[in-house]
Amino acid sequence: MVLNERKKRILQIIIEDYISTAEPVGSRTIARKYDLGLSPATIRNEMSDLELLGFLEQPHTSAGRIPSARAYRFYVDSMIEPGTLTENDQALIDAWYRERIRNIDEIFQSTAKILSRMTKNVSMVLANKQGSRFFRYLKFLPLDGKRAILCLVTDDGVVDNCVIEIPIGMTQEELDYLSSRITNKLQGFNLAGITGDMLRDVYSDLAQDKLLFSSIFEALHNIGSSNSEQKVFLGGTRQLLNQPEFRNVDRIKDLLSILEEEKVLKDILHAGENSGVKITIGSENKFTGIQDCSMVQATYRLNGRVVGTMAVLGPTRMEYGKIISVMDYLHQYLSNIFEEGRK
Amino acid sequence: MVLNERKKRILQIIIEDYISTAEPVGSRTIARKYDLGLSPATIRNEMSDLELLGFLEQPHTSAGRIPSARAYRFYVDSMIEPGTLTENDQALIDAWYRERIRNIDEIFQSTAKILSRMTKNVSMVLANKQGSRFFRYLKFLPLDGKRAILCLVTDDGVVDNCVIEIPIGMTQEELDYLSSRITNKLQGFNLAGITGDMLRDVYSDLAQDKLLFSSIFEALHNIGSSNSEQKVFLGGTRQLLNQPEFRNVDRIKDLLSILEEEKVLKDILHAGENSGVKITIGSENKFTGIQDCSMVQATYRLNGRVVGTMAVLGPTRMEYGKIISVMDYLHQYLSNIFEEGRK
DNA sequence: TGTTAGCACTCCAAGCAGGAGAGTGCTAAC
DNA sequence: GTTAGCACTCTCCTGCTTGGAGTGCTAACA
Repeated sequence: MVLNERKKRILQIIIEDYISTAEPVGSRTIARKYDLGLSPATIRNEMSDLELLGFLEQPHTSAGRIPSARAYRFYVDSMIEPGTLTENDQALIDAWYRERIRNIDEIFQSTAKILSRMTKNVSMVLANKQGSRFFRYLKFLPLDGKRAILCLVTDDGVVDNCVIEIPIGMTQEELDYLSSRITNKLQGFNLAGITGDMLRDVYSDLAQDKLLFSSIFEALHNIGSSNSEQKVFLGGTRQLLNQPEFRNVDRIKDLLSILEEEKVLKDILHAGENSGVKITIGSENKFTGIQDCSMVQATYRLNGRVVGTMAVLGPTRMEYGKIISVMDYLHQYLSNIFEEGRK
Repeated sequence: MVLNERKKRILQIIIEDYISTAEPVGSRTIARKYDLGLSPATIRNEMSDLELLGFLEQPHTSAGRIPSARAYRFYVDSMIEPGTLTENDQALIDAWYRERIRNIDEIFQSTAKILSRMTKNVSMVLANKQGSRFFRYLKFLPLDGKRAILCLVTDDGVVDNCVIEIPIGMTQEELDYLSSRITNKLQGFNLAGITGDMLRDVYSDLAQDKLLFSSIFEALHNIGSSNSEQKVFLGGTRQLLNQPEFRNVDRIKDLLSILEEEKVLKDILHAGENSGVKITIGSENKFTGIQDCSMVQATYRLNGRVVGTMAVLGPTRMEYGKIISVMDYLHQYLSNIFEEGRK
């Protein structure tokens, strides 16, 4: 069961060659391309052993061999070195983010995009914003006689705004008074947990003004719910087109139809949320429809709480090493951003 | 050149049959499927005439015939009746928008999505926001010792915000003073046209404080440019997968690579901006890469100014009638939204 | 004169055979 | 333990054949 060094080396060559070419690898090819000092025949013997051990598979007798799920597992567990991103790649990521992060959704969306771009596979980012935002203060900015702008700042320093209707003739002073009352009352509360009763308690005038009350409540509710929900961001679905595994349109459609269902994606991502970096290879995956794919997933946390999960999904023949290092780097990057947001 | 009724009828049948089946239509099929009271031989004669006139083409001798670009043009110009959307479809669109319009970008994005969904083709929406926004006022909201939130309100009632760095120890009073000075100076100006010099003129203290000055200027510049730009929203690129014309992955890739280039899309959309509804069939289109496609495009205006353009792109074999009625309906819907936003 | 039946013709698609190429497994020799 | 040699297998490509679908033409019919 334990592989000697030569077998390991050959297995690694087969895996890496197959990852880059997507063609079954034959003994002759190995002898020619890699200087092992071994004849094809010897390599053949070793390959035969590796097949018996379950590391290699033959699509048909006279094709070369391809790595089995088990081989990838072995490769991932004990053959890839940590690896860091090239400076070039790092610079690319840095620049990418620098241009794009204006609000929290953009951070996730950008992460999904750059992740897929760098790994040449489909990426998914689950933003787990539930319960993450606490009321800090709100202000009303003037707009016109009938409407005002409600600006809500949460403790993570993110600002939301929403146009609300106000009673005609309401003055800015009244609005300012109202905002400080509301702020006093709601400060520190989780946005998602703000109820109509809490708002009604602010002061009796507000509760009686149906229009104002409901437009404020609705605004808070909208802001709260739009941000407290979990959201999945998909990136690079068109990368599928470049993978030989997806030469045929029907396979692409099958996979896309799964990716379209947000609920399924959430389930998939939640399943791997507990471990730090999780690699699922082929049928190790329990979800139907992606069992011939592999997935590399990383969860990021802030103060122990799960903030989000990112994953790369693609054919089992994927560049695990590269993907892991890209994710590592993104992980750091995001942590920094969130830490700063917190301050 | 003028077609008699029978020829017209046969041409229409061929076009509509081909649109729905994507298979060349033969004389026998027509005789069997549609009750014309004519034998295949007669129909054949008519088809032969239609081919001579340039309305039909044969992929090869023993296939049926398919409509030429000219046939589609004729069909579009004189055979499709205006047509209204089914109530079902209308309700679908209404519900779709009701759930989704929270900010201006979402309106465009949602339009692209529903448009592609209902027409089963790729959609493009060009949001032409250039020059549309004028400075109304700005406010600074407190955040922490080193940072504040810049809230900018434009005359269309849209609020943007941005976190800026401020000198340590700057008080809210100072910020308020600053904001009113800036507002006085910049009110009414087009966001895109605000220069560093204008801001420097506000008052000398500001010009001297490099940090504050540059962070405010950068914020204004970001907000201005991010919104004054024209933006293209794409919808339903994956609809391509369902079109038999795109069975082969390489064709999809070719088209997608064009759709990825925002500049090209803008050119394409601008080209049809002047007419109300424009239909471009096959090689009528001047842009390389989409010359075997058709495009239906509609431009929407507000007070004479072009606000945006939407288009559906797909194989020449598309349901022109349906597409036009969907667009009509969306057009009305958007007009209403924008009119209201204006008020 | 318009319509239709009949028939030869064309072309594609599918199925099959044969050869080339790639790769394997086995055996015997080093 | 390693390697050369060789027979074997399987896919892929090519060329060939055949059946089906559709056409165009001609002659007969109303």
